[in-house]
Amino acid sequence: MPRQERRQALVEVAFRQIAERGFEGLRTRDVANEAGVNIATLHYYFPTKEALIRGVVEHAMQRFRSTLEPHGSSADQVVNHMRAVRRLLGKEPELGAVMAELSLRAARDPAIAALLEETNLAWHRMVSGLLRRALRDGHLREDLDVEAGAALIVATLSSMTLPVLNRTDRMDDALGELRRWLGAPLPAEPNQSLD
Amino acid sequence: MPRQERRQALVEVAFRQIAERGFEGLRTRDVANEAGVNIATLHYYFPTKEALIRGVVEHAMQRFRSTLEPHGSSADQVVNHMRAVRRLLGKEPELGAVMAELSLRAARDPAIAALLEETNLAWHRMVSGLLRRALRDGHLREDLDVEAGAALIVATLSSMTLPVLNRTDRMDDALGELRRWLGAPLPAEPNQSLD
Amino acid sequence: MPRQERRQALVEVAFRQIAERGFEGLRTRDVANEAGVNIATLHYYFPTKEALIRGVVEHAMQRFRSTLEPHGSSADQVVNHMRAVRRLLGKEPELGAVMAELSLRAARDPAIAALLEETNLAWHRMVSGLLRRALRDGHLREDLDVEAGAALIVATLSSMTLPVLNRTDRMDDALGELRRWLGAPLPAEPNQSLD
Amino acid sequence: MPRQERRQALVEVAFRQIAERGFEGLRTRDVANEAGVNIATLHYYFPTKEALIRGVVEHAMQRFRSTLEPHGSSADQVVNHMRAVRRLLGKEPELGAVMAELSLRAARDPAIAALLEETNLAWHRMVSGLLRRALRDGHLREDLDVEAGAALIVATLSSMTLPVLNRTDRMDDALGELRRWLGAPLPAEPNQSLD
DNA sequence: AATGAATGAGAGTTCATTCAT
DNA sequence: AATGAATGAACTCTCATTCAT
Repeated sequence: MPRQERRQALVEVAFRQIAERGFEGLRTRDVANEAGVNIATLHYYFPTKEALIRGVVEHAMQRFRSTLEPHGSSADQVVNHMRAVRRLLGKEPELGAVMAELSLRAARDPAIAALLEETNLAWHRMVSGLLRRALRDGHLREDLDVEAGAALIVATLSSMTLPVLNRTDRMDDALGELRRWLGAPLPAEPNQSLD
Repeated sequence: MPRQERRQALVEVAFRQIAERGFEGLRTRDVANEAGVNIATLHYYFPTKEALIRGVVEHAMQRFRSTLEPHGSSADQVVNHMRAVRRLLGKEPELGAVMAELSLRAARDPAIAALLEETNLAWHRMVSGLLRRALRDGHLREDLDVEAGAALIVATLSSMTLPVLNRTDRMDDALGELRRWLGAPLPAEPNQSLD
Repeated sequence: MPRQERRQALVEVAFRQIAERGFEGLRTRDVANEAGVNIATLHYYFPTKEALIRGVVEHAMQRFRSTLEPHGSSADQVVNHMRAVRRLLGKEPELGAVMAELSLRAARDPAIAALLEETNLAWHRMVSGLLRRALRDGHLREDLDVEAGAALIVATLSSMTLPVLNRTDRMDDALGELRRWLGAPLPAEPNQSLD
Repeated sequence: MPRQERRQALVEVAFRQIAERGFEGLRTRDVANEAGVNIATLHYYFPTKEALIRGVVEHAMQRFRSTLEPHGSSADQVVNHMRAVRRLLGKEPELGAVMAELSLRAARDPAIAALLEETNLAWHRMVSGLLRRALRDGHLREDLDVEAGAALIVATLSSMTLPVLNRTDRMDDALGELRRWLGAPLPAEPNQSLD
């Protein structure tokens, strides 16, 4: 199998394992088995377990960033974004689980911390950009503090990565309230779960 | 040393270890050493590692619940509560780290899930109770959805347990915005970080 | 089994393994098996393989040094010493093999180099001391260079640790010639192999 | 690259690796890398690691034998030979290291033992030949035992292959004493280190 | 109540070797 | 003639757990 394909396959298996069992339960042998290769083959592609984990981190970051692109009119983009992230985390809870695992690991691993902060900063900037534009176009409450609002949105959305602590059903209420607080209109394509 | 005291000492060491290194890095031997006893002694008090972890869970839950008691007038209680939790997580980041670790582990461990859900439910009820009373007393925006507001507050506060993903500095802005959105007054004892 | 006894037992097994198979063939599992304990038990006494090897080095040094004590009158001590070392290496070829292995390893391991040099220096000093006394007492050729003679004796004896390269049968001739060169008398207890 | 050249290149790399790290540290992959070829290519030329080692043994034997040719008058040949070997081992310690490694391995590998014994025998014969001729020509002490003398010379010289155990500085003294013992004159080209 | 000694199971990693291309 | 990919077997080391004392 071509080099990049096999690497990718191994990373995806490891990603899923972390989502299911946490870093605590990540075993290189299991990853190799599930990918259908010998453990020595895994080490042929990733010299150490840490190298494999770095691969997973990059994979997760890229997967998350790819959902950050805004859609719709400036009036709808903010709500569309909240909706998109909520959908993503609802449909692919693995991604949320891995992001939360990485967040915890970041406290002990500066390399992960750096990557995570970078991603997080990009996210925050994107959201505050959306808020600023919508505010300028008169779609939001006039007295809104853009930075604080972005922080609130990012915090609320990222809290969804913690299972149990924040159940999805309640989160829909919270996001609806958040929308109302923004003074934002319901987007064209209605979505009950946001209101 | 009396039985309960020794148990408590072991649990506290384990609690700290989890905060520092995650479940991933929890070693019974390290716990025993740091508590100044033999590994076999640890197993005398906690037959298995899981038993020790259950002890930690109970310890964490109790430690968290003890900060939930409301203070001040009905007008201030909501903001005081947000402030109290933010302070707690700022001053004792260990507790937040352990809560997040437990939250992730809950996805694989029904026993932890149950305990966590119970605590979370209690928290949510407490916050919605505060909101309801403050609303009745005319301290909040009249059109506030109590349940949704409570969910939003709990989500925002609990997102602070994820290091890096949500930096404390930004969170202060977010909490200030949250307060303004509630239409709540600043409590008597002023606190810049909440506005 | 008491701590020191078990440590000693493990070291002795490792010593024998090195003699038989070289460092190349030293396996912690084999050492543990032959000592009748689990591999984890070996690591209970010696945290790493290197620690075990250090134990072997000390054991070998001590075992060698214990044969360095001189015996007999000043006239006989030199020849008695050569005879004693030759006998030791003939009877316990393991010790010679391990010494040679250590000598090679010393080129890569400063810790071993230091220990070996120390032992070697002690040996050289002892031999030159014997030569000096015998010379003073008129038992040797008058024009003997004590230091050079000691170096020659030590070199010849230590060459016996290299199997094949120097077969024992030829070495007896060489040692006999060495004795004659020294002008030393045959010791009371006659020994054909030295003359 | 021509077949024989590539084989030779691989053998030389392996030779150097053994000198530097011992058999203990010989890795076919490292040899291949340092020779600039793929590991599979190495196995194309040497089907097994053992085959490569046999190549190294032959290489070492040949390299050593090529220094055995006597030079100078019959009076000087013995001392010239000692000098030549001492120089060789001083200038190319690799060769000594590999010879010692092989000597130890010979105890476990009959094939190596045979080759080494053959070389050793040739060496011994050559030295005793030199001694016999010099004795006949009246250049040496008349009562010299030729065989024993040869054994002593070979032993002393070969002890130089053991690093640390016999430091080169002391060996010069020993060789000088050896020369005096033989009653041999200093060769025309004076060399302080031998006297 | 407490411990030193011991272990089974399994972790990550290494390495000589093979094979299709 | 040469290689990238793959592997089985084995290696050192770790860890929760047990047990006699």
